[in-house]
Amino acid sequence: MAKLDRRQELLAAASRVFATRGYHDAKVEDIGAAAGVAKGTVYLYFRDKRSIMSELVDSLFVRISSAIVRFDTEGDVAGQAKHNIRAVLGVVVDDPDSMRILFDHASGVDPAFRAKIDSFYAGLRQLLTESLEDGQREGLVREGDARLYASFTIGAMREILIEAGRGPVSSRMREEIVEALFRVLVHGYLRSEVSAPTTPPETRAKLRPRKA
Amino acid sequence: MAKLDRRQELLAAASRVFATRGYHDAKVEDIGAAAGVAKGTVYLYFRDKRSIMSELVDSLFVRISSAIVRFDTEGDVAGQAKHNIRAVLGVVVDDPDSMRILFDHASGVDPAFRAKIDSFYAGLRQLLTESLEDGQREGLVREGDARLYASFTIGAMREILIEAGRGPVSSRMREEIVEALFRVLVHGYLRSEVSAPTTPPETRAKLRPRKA
Amino acid sequence: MAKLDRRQELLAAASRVFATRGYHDAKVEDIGAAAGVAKGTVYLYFRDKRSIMSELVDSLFVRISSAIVRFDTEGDVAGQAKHNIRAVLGVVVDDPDSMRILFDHASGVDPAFRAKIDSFYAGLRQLLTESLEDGQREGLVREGDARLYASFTIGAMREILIEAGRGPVSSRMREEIVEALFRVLVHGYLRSEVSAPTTPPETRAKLRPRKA
Amino acid sequence: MAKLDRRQELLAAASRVFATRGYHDAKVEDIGAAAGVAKGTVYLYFRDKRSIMSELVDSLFVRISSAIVRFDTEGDVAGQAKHNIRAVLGVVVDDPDSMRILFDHASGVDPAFRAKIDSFYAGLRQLLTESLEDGQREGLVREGDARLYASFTIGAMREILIEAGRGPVSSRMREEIVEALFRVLVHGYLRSEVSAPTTPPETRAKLRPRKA
DNA sequence: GATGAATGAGGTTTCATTCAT
DNA sequence: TATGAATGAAACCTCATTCAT
Repeated sequence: MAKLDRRQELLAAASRVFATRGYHDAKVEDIGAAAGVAKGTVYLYFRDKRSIMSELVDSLFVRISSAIVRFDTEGDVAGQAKHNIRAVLGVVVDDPDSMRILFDHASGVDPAFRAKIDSFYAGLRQLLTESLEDGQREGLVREGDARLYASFTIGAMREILIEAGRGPVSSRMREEIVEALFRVLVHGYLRSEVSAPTTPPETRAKLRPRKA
Repeated sequence: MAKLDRRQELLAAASRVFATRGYHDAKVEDIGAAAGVAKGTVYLYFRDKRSIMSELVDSLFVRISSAIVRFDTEGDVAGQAKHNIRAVLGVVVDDPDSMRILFDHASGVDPAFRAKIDSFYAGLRQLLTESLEDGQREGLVREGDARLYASFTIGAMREILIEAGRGPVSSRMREEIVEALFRVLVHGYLRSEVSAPTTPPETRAKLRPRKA
Repeated sequence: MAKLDRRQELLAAASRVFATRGYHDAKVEDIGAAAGVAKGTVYLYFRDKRSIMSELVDSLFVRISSAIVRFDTEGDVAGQAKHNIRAVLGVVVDDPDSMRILFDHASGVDPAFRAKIDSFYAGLRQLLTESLEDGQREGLVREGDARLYASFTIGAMREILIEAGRGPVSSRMREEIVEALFRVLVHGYLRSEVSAPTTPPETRAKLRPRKA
Repeated sequence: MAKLDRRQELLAAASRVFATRGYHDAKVEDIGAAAGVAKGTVYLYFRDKRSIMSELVDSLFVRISSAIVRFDTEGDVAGQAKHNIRAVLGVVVDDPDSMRILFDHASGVDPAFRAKIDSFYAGLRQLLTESLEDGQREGLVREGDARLYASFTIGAMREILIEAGRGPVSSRMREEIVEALFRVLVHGYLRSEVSAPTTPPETRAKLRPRKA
């Protein structure tokens, strides 16, 4: 088999195995087996286990970065926003395994543990989904997929909490975060008129791809 | 020292060590040392290493769940929403270590690796923040902390992508996700009138604390 | 068992195993087994396999260095020379295993190989011994243990050859070595009057132990 | 390329690589590379790695053995002695790599370790050289290259110690060794009149080359 | 013949867990 | 209770050797 093909096969296999088992639980032998070769062969293509993971992460970063297009206010901004969402979503759908390596809750721990953590999130989502469905019946929450709204909210909070958890949080900062998050839930942050741009065509710049 | 105190001390120590080093990199001896006892002593209070982590996760779940209050449409809904956001945020601020165990990107892998993955997210956030700041100058993005908007968006997408990545995604589903996410970014999902509810009192549910 | 005792035991065991099997062929598990403990225990006392060897070499160097006494021309020089020979010999006899690690022909290779190399030396010694015995019968070689003379000569040549082999050897250097070695075989290099020194006492230095 | 030439080239390459890296540290691939061929090719000429080394040792043994000439009491004995010394020295000078394989201190261990052991010997030699130079100033040691005397003595002792270390050494044996070694250092073992033989020609044996 | 991809036995090292003191 | 010495399973990685091309 051609050297580069084998390398790609190994990366694909590794991505599968890392996603399934987590980094630590994935044995180099498993990766080899998933690609149909012996342990030693893996080391003909990669310096060590870590460098395989490293390469997967780098590659994913490149794919996401290059999928994203910087906004051009002249063009159809709503379309561009959707394009970007769609593009990033596409990367995942095309390669869910790599994605999970980076995005999963608790990507490093072993399967039994991930189950526990996943159930933590599932519980949270269930709880919030029900709440939102109640809200929809009451007319307090917009129509739409409540489950999606829940994921959305949990993810947003999670990311913000990670950031918040890194350093000390004054009570003033805390209140600002609360207000900001609330406002987003109520109004979003993209202006509605964005979806129907009125700027004269001749002033618009060209759509340009993101520089890597 | 009283048995329960020592147990709590060990949990606190473990939380610190897990947050700093990640689950795998945290040695049982480190946990003991952080609590000022020897390795063997840890096993007098916990069956094994995993059960320490397990307990930390459970405890965090309980604390978050009980911080959240189900909506009561009778009351000040906006206030309740903010209360919940504030409550969850409070859990983190009070115990950032436990939080990081559950919420960090790549919680299980070793420090060198976390750095890499963190930089992945940092890169993403930087990219998006700049974009949003551009948008603010153009009047396309609402005033406010662009960095926060970025974290918010990344988190939301991350969570949704995790969900999407679990199974096959038809192109129809994909487009629905794109539309829904976009709509949320533009309008939020809480109705603006939520903050001043007008629904008749008799249809409102009672405020009840979350069952654990 | 006391920690230091175990450490000494492990060093002794390692010395035995290294001497028997050679450095590479000696498995850490063998060393443990020779000391009656498991593999892992070895690592409680030494960072790694190499540091065990390193410590053995250092210790031997110290023992030999401190056994040697610098000459003092005041005293009985012959006695001092013999003392030093005796002292170094004593170190070996006391700890033949450590000694072999440093002194053996081909100390690193595996047993089968050492057998071959040893037979090389044995062949050489046999050859020379017979020659010298012939010489004794002819009156060309002094009375005494011919086998010892042979070992003596082979060792001397080996050491000199190692030195010579390190760099380029001009034909002039070569001839000097030949002459010098020959002269030593004929006259030795210690003056015979050494054994009964006559130098005036006031010019003699003090006997001082070797500095480590 | 002719089969035998390639074989010779490989032996030469192996000798270089073994001498530089030591037996264990020398990879078969290195040997191939040093000869300008691929790893697999080495196995077309040699059964395995060990047999390459084995052949080098055998070849060296043959070369040394055949360089040596048995003494003939009729001839110029001093000249013959020098001839033999010169011959063995010549083998080394012609092929220092092979020589080092057999003669080096600690030939099997890795480079870092050899450095340590070499410094052990260097230390010993330095110590002894200085001592002998002192002796020369005092008139106790014959004129000449003190460094050479030192190498000579260390080598001689080393060889004798190896022998001694193989079995138990009674205190009687020990004293005999001390006396013998001392005597050699003082008088050498070749009779001085050897250099000017007076035995009647008719009693002399024929000069015959050593049988391999 | 020549190559170099593939193999997998085998070695070093780590560390969760046990248990005698 | 507390300790920490001891254990040994398990994982990473190397490299001599094979063999299809």
